[in-house]
Amino acid sequence: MKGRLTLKDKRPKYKKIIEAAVKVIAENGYHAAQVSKIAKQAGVADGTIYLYFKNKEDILISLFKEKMGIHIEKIREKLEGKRSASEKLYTLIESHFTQLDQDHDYAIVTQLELRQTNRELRLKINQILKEYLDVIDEIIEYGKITGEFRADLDKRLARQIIFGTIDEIVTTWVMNDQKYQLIDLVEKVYELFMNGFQKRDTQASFSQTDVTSFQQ
Amino acid sequence: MKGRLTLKDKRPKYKKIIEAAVKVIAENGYHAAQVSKIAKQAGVADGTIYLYFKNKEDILISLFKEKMGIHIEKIREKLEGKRSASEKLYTLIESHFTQLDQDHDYAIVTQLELRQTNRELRLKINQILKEYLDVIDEIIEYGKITGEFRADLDKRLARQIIFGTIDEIVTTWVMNDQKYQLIDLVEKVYELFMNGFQKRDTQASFSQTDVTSFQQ
Amino acid sequence: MKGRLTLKDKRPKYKKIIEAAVKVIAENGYHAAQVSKIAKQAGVADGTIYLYFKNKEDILISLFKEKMGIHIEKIREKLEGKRSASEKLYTLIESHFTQLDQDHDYAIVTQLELRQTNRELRLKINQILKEYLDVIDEIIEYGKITGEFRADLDKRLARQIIFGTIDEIVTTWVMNDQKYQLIDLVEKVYELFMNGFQKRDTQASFSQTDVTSFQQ
Amino acid sequence: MKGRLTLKDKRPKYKKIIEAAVKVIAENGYHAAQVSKIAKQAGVADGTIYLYFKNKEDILISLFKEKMGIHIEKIREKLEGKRSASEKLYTLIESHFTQLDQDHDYAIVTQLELRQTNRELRLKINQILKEYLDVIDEIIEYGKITGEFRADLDKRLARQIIFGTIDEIVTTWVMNDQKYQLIDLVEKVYELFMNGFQKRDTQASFSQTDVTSFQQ
DNA sequence: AATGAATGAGTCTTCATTCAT
DNA sequence: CATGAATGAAGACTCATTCAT
Repeated sequence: MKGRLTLKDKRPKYKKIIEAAVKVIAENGYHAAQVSKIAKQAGVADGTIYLYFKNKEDILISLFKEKMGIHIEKIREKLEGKRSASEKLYTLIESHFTQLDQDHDYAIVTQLELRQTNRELRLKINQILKEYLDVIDEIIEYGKITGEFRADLDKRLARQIIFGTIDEIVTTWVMNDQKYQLIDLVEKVYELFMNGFQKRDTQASFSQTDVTSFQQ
Repeated sequence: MKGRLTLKDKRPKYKKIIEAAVKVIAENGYHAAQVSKIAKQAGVADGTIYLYFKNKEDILISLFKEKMGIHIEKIREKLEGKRSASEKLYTLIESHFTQLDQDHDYAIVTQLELRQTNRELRLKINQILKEYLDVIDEIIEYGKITGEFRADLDKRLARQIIFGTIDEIVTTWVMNDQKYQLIDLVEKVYELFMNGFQKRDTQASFSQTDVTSFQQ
Repeated sequence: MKGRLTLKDKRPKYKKIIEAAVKVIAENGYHAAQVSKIAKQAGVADGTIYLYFKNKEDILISLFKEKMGIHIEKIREKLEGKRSASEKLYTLIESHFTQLDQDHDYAIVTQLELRQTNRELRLKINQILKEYLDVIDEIIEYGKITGEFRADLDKRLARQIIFGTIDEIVTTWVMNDQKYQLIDLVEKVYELFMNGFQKRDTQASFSQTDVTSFQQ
Repeated sequence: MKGRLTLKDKRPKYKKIIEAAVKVIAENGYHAAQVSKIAKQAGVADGTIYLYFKNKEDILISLFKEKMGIHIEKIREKLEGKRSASEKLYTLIESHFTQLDQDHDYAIVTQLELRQTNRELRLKINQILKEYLDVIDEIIEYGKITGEFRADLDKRLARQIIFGTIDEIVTTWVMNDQKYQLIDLVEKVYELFMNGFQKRDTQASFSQTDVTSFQQ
């Protein structure tokens, strides 16, 4: 297929540097992750970093943009197949947890290290995050259209509940040295969200079939 | 005498340094908040700082401990007067938002700057935060006892929803330069939480079976 | 065939690189004139520079040697036609000012940027300059032979006055952003030099007393 | 006496750093004169440099300003006692050469290293030099008033001859490793300047004998 | 002859902390 | 208790030069 080239196909050094950065930052923390350490881990010279990235901050931004881009792409693909907002919400939570469950180093970087940066950088990170928050918004909108969610549900607030909660859950998990499986929490989180968002008087139609049908 | 002495009663320099730190960090950001700047703002010599604090990190820890202590004390006082879990939950949200609404500098420090620190410091911050999370836990427990909240409500998850959400809301508010009033959001947030946590005695058609059926 | 080949005749890339260097150095200053910038301006690859020049210093040396060679050649041609030392001196000054008046970029390079180099390079530059100083020396010698200049005129000192003065004049002019015409100064400079160098057959009035009185 | 405190009286570290800088720069060249080397030579910590100087450039500027200030002060004192422009001119040349003769390291710094700097710095250096050029200008003006110098003498040109020449002489001397005594050149230089600047129609009494009589 | 991606050595500056007064 | 001058460790980034193609 001739889509956009992914990290794997082109710019091998770019990819290697990003992967090295994730590892070195996860292991040492952002401030102790010297450029020279990242270069060594990537198997390139210090100067080579600067052929691909403007500066150290740019590595972090690019790393997050790259990973988040892939993450969003995957989620959007999965969401397309789902016909109900509830299924979509379930898929989002599951994808979010799965991705971080599968890449512990990246989880550390995104939950802890990425935040140890100045306000300016945080704003750039937020811009990237915006696209993800849009996906959440779309699910909420969809749920209101299909009638699955209460018509008076505040979109921004619902989004903050969803993102705030799963982010807090992941951070707690990372802080606890990732001792348990994030993926095990999907069901409960989903259920609580649904409880809060659903129409109250019309919950008769949420048939057993509907619910189970989207379970893998 | 009424319990432990507060910031106001003793050690005027200690108090001045903490207040100076909040101001300087809020205005300059954590990394640009040099000890000398804090000393200048507090009207003391650089060296004096070290008579009251072990090191720069200790200022931050103490600042958070001090402020959070007062915050928790206030909340506990208010909560005592409330007889229902729902009232307690409402009071918690209201107190949380009110405190930060009233001290913008501290809001910046706690939501943005305090997080720009290394893992070690974050762990210490979490220990302090623990006491606040305990308050949340107690409300949840209480609600389950009174029957206001579902018996099968996962305490940790509920706490993460509550804290994750209000934290995300405050952060968004700070990032948006605190343009609106946090306090105006209390009602809606409270309702959504209640929606999710409440016993579903009016949820005739959403049978208990339905809900559990798709849990693993 | 007419002597050594000039810049115009052969090695077009060599010529292009030198001209590019003059332009880039004049516009950016010596230290901001990266080899890659010069290569880009010359329309060649970075590596190509090293097929024509040993290193960056060598570009500067070659540039100066090349330009100074042409300058000296022109002056010698003009001087051949002059029969008196005074005419020769006038011609030298005029040529010096004219050349720099006509190539502002080169004037900046030679008066300001070429001097921002280390001692070693300065010695090499002085070696090239030596040939030019020889031309001055020859004029002074000639003037002493024809009797136009005082027999006791110190050759080295006279040369230092001539070169030191015109160099200072050009530097001042460059520093003042070349706002005026150098060529307009030729007459006055020439006259002052002649005043100082000429035989004084009419110097009766400077009494012994005057001279000795201010010696310590 | 309670005049302004000189380098010797106050700020011993400031003075030590400047003297160390002169030595280290003279021995290593400006670009090889690392701040750490200067600090070591001065017997202070690297960071101490920055309590007294804004940055490395500022050391150079301050060094020149300090030394030039002292130099100008001395010259002005000596000039006050002189009643004729010729005496003043003689004194200026003598002072200039004497100062540099007595401090070879400073001579290297001022003639070679101070010039290895970018345009911006050169402009700052020129501002400091301006005060010295003013002294020269005053002598020329004075000579025109007393009638010692030609009324039509161009002030700027005369100043450029004086400064350009003595600067060129000193640079040549430094480049030749200061093998001879600068002070020995004073008489001849003075004589040549006078020759060029004097009124011509009144020079009847300046006999050849007169001129040579005060040469050593 | 020409390219240009890759290399890696080298240094100024900041700022938390100390300690003599 | 209080001061503030002095300390010194630590690292991102540039750019002249090389060499495989």
